[in-house]
Amino acid sequence: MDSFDMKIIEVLMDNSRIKWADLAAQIGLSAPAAAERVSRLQEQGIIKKFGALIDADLAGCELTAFVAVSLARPEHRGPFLQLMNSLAEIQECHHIAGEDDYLLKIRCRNTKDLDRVISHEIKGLEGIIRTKTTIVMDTAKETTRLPIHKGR
Amino acid sequence: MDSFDMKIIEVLMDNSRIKWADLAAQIGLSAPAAAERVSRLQEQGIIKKFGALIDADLAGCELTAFVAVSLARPEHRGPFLQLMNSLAEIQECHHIAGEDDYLLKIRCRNTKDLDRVISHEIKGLEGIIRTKTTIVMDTAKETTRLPIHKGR
DNA sequence: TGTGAAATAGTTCATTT
DNA sequence: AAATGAACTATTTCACA
Repeated sequence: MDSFDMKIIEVLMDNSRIKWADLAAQIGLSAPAAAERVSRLQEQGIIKKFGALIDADLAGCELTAFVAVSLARPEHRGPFLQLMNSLAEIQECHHIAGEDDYLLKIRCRNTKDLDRVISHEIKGLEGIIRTKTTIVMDTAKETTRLPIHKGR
Repeated sequence: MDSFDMKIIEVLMDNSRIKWADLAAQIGLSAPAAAERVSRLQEQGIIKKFGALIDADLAGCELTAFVAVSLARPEHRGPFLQLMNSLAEIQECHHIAGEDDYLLKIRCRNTKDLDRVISHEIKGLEGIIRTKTTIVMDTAKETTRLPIHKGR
């Protein structure tokens, strides 16, 4: 990943529908050269996908919560992760260091909906020792941008 | 937001570089009609932006952490939020209910880099009572998809 | 709001440097 | 690896429903 690729990523993180000619002009390359670099970045997996970022509130997801989960034993992980992947409300699932095992980011309609996800879906599984829920009252910043480094 | 808009959002969340003609075919509309609906969704703020999703690890951000922050008094919020917005490493900043005031999602290069952000940048501010850091060891799921409801 | 056709604009590919 | 230009596609605009 050279400095052209870094510039391409910078631009595409903010505007993935840009025309190749315009992207090329911004980075100082011809359109075909820019287009080829973008496909290469996709093949390498550096660009995972191009997606629309939707306003959660306006799309009817007015509640955001973080839920820490503790599992009884390692063999409960498989079914737990399978459930996480199947639930649309689970936006993120991180295996964490510390007191608890997993930290989830959940987006749903309202508190009743959150109760369904936590009390029925998640706690319905075997091996869930406890959950600790943190309600988000306001989101001051939320971005998919990353500080891009030289990579590998 | 009618059912055409919901389908459009569904498709665009996964592939924002789709040709309008192909999007139109998927939802059963003509290309100009689809393109017009997309601009309307952007004007309404439902589509916030089109962006590339970058693999954090491959882009050199190998460390993810969640940091809970407590502020001494409400007047410390302004400078704190200003700092959050200025730091590229802060991907998310949520005002939360409970023991702490804010929950941050931080993406950076390594533990040394995290130390710089927390110990120097954040704790360098006045009014920071304490921070509690949770290191992410593995991310099992991370998506920008949302369960789309009827909206408003 | 939607459609279809014409005009405009962008992308891709073969070739050259 | 990248630029160029021609052939091929896609998008946008506009008249009309």
